[in-house]
Amino acid sequence: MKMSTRARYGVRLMFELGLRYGGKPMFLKDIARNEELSEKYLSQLVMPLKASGLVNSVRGAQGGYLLARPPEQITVKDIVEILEGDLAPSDCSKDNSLCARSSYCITRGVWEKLEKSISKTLKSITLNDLVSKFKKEKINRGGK
Amino acid sequence: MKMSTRARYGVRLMFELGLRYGGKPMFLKDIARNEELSEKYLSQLVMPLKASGLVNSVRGAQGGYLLARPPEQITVKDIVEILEGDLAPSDCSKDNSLCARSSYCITRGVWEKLEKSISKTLKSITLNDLVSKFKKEKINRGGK
DNA sequence: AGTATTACTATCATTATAGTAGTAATAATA
DNA sequence: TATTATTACTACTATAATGATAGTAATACT
Ligand code: FES
Ligand code: FES
Repeated sequence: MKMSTRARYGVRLMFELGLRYGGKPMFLKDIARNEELSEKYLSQLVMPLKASGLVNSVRGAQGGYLLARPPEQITVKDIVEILEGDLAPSDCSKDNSLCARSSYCITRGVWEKLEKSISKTLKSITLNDLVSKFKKEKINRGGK
Repeated sequence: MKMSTRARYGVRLMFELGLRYGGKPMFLKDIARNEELSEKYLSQLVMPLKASGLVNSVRGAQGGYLLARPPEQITVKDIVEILEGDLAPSDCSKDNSLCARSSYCITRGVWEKLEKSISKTLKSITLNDLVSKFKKEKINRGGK
């Protein structure tokens, strides 16, 4: 049950954009430096986020990325679903046609419950929660 | 966030043993037939379950496997933890030494919350819950 | 024109997953 | 005692997913 790096890095990327919200677009380079991640890899993650309408971009020099909505309107679930696919722990539970046993399989209910619980938890955390927590803790990570 | 087949098949295996609880040991062959799974693959899953004390075995002809505890004392979490490793969605959250950023990383809290929620959900379901539901629904799947 | 940035595509190495296969050990039973 | 049915254990393999790197094209500011 590991969350992929795609999803985890994606949340960190979005957190950085949340921190910057209201200001100028942010360079991928700066996000990569702050989060100690590969800029090239991040560039792959930010594309689906843009395609899904969570992020806007500005091309060319002095361009960058910025949130398309206020951070309180973006949940971790939004991000994870885009980068991870869906949240179902088993394909059986999302579509009856995917598993011949689904009509009489008892364990299926387990994965459905689990999915709901995961979904609820991730939905309950917004980017703004992360940003506020960060500011509250006055975390100093150097840099400008 | 897919659950591995190891964990999912393991739950089904344990469900079969739960259904049989109180009776004679059950052949892996019969579990495999009922659940439409490979007997050889199941034999790999049942070993760690035995090593962890959830299952007992009887060797030789007329042998088989049986639950080591009553089904109401075995949770899905017990099974998944054995076959899947731990439930942490990110290694960061289980041990500070695993991630240099852990002392100041905000997103870490997300995965910790998620782990707790997953853990709570899986812990809330016992084998007996599955067995009772099965019997209540009087599901007919043929065979003896 | 030059430079900084996003956008896009291709490729690759590593690991994890899922499963197969075969043999040895054990014990009931004929 | 020989046979057979079963668990126990180990090794192997094919495929897919993951996590990344690299390079080029497009865009727009200075
Ligand atoms: S629904 Fe697919 S195996 Fe249970
Ligand atoms: S704690 Fe490891 S990246 Fe956040």
